[in-house]
Amino acid sequence: MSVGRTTRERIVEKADQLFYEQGYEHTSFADIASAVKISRGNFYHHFRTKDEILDAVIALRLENTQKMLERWESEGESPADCIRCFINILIANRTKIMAHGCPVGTLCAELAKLDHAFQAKAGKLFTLFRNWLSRQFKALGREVDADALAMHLLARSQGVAALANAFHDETFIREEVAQMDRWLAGCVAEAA
Amino acid sequence: MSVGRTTRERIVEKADQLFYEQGYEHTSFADIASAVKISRGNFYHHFRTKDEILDAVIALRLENTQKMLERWESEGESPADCIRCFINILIANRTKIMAHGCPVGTLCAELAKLDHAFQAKAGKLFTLFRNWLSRQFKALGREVDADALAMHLLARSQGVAALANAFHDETFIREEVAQMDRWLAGCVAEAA
DNA sequence: GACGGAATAGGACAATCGTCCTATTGTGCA
DNA sequence: TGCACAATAGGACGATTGTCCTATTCCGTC
Repeated sequence: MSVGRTTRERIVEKADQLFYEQGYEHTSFADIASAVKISRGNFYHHFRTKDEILDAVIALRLENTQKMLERWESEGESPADCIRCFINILIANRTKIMAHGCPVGTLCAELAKLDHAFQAKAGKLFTLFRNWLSRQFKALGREVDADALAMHLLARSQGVAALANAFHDETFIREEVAQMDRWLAGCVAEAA
Repeated sequence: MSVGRTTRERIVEKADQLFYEQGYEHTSFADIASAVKISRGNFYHHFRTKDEILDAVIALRLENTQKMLERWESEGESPADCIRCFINILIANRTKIMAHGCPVGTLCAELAKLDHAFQAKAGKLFTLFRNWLSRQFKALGREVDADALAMHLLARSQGVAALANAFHDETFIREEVAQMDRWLAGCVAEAA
């Protein structure tokens, strides 16, 4: 895993991982360089400031998220299936979520604390999910309140990730996911 | 505001505020000392390590939270009223939440990233809310699933805080709060 | 009024931070 | 082969970090 082709790609992938596990500010140039097994001088050749790495990491996450959403859409047979894919990432990534929270939510929260210029860029990760979910709910027949439903589901999963991280409770995740599935079924029924 | 009696109290209050606004790691000894208008030497006389300040801040938050919950319980006429008080902090603190997120959630998330020894201590803040909410739901007649309902509501409010912070959207907060109120009414009806 | 400890101030410490510079090596193109 | 440039290494920089030390001031108690 994480054996990118170019050195630059390997840096971004490691930075992505470390930013997720340790946070942006708590991860230093030295941390990333030693993880990629290159010198700091070499590192500086690829990224001149820490903001540049953050920018590349956010871009990578946007790209990967976009791909994931497209995959869900091509695999899922119905809009409801697609939404279920979203709900299920809580279970698929439960171990990492319990250890480090949601990658999107924790990054946005940290950048907000730092009052960082890239808050908006990181926020686009949320927007990606939001618009995609909104599209699914529209396809489901909920044109009027699609965006509200998308935001609601997004918030639910954020909350579950936050508490799962704080309590390290896998059962709680599964219960809430089951509840979200029932909620979704209710949405489908209402639309029909 | 924040004009504590002793110097130690003033330090803890300012640290509490700065940890919330800027995050724990991003707040330095110098930040707090200059905010309290004392020298770093004096600061060190009261707190020898950063962990000691964090410990005091968490203790202060636990104390204030406990008081707030007791106040809600004495003011609210019914368990449902008490739970509504909890839901309404999202609106009462909306400005700060949109700027810095939930004080409890963001602290726990940050300490998880740092793999900090006080993760469990900060988690007690969540436990305080959890047990209190659980008690309210029990008093409401939901003995069996009281804890699950408490966790569910806690997660909902965490998710709303996270997204409100990311999107700086006050309307979203109000919509979700209204929705939680309806959900609570449904809980009450189910119990009867 | 004298004394002792708390409170305060200011500076020093090593370590680490992000950043930058220079020197060397590797590599594709003329 | 020779040359230009990317890639890499290693060190140096000023600033900031948490921590610690010493000197001075304040204040309650004998």
